[in-house]
Amino acid sequence: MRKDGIATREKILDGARDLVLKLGYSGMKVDHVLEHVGITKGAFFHHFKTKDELAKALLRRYASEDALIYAETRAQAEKLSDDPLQQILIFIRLFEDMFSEMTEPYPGCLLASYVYELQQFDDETRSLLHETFARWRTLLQEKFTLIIERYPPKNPVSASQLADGFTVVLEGAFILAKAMNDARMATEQLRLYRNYIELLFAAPEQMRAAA
Amino acid sequence: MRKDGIATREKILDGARDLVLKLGYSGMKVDHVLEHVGITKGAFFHHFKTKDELAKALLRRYASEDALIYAETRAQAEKLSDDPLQQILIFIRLFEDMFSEMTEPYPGCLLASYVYELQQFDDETRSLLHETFARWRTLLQEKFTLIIERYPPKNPVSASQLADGFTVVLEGAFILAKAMNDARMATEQLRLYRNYIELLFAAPEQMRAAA
DNA sequence: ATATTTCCGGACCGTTTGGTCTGTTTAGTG
DNA sequence: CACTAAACAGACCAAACGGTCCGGAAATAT
Repeated sequence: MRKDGIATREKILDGARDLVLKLGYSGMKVDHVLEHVGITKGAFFHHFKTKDELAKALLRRYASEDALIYAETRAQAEKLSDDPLQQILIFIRLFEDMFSEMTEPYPGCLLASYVYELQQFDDETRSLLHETFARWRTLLQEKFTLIIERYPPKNPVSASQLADGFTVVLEGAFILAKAMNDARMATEQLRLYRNYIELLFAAPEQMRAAA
Repeated sequence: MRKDGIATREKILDGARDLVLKLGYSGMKVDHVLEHVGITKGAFFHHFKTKDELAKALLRRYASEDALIYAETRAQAEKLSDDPLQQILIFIRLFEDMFSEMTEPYPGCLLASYVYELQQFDDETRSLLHETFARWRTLLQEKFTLIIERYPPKNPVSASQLADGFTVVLEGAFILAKAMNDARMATEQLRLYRNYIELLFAAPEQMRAAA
């Protein structure tokens, strides 16, 4: 086995992510990572000065990976329709499809894992969490702003609340999926969320049942 | 200060709950509890053989406390209306009111905290988590079953999914509330969930904007 | 009043844990 | 090939941690 610095660094990050989602950050000990990845202390602390530095790197990596998925899915939705409402509905459905193929519960969201140990982390990490969630909000908020202008909602709602709703449903579904060991939870709850958007903005005349 | 066994035991449980919600279970060290509660190791391990036993006691306590709140709120809703749909809507609104008075984000759900460290716990604790969430589902599922029979939903939905939706929104809102430091998150997202139920079951003619 | 049990303080202990240090191997470079 | 720097292995360490133990104080029973 050849020595490849960036490769082992990636392996550490991947392994640590898996373990954090299973055990929480404090529950994940560095020795666990060493065993899981198949390296030694020397290798680990060569790539990360401290465990907390790994935590930050993990967070940044997850946030950027996730931003990529969001951006790609959004681009895909925008390619399939010019209407902002349809774009959102497609966007949600694409996420449904992502989770529908899974056979076991989604391992969870790293950010949520951090949130429930929030006081463990320093200000930098906390603001990084804040910014990431804020970015997710902004992404969908823009669409919902357009939608609200074009289609009068049946209830008084704000674009930011609807945008947060997506994240809320996802995060909540992840928790219930793990607790109930139900892999379909995320797909089902996203479908309910999509139904809500449909009902909220659909013209009273043309209300039709969704597939 | 007099010696009161059950009182200190309660103080330990209360303090531990606060700390778990801030630091996670693994992040909460027993020394933290000792300092936070103002006792010593002797007192702690007199009431709890191990830290894991505290974890289980904590879980049982939280689950029963929560079951009480659910039952009371449900009873209150049933007192205010005979119609299952109205009962659910009142039920949700009562929860909205509970969180609306808070000035800082709800500290979170202990069960969710456990879920993100699930592999830390033994089978007994895990099944306890499972049962508790299942109980919450059943509670609302009964109502939604009646509602679906009486009012044709505009989309094909199952009672259990709608019931899970409530928990999903709550759990997701707690996470976002902490991450964004927004105390109104839970209230706002519950309102969206209530709007969804209204739109889903409202007769097309009598659809009116909610307050 | 005495005995007994519960409750608790705090020193102590073995293990775990994050992190260090030294030496060795591998990859790149002239 | 010689040299350098990055990439590791693994023994080692100090602090933190969960848990034990025993003495004593406070409540309760007799």
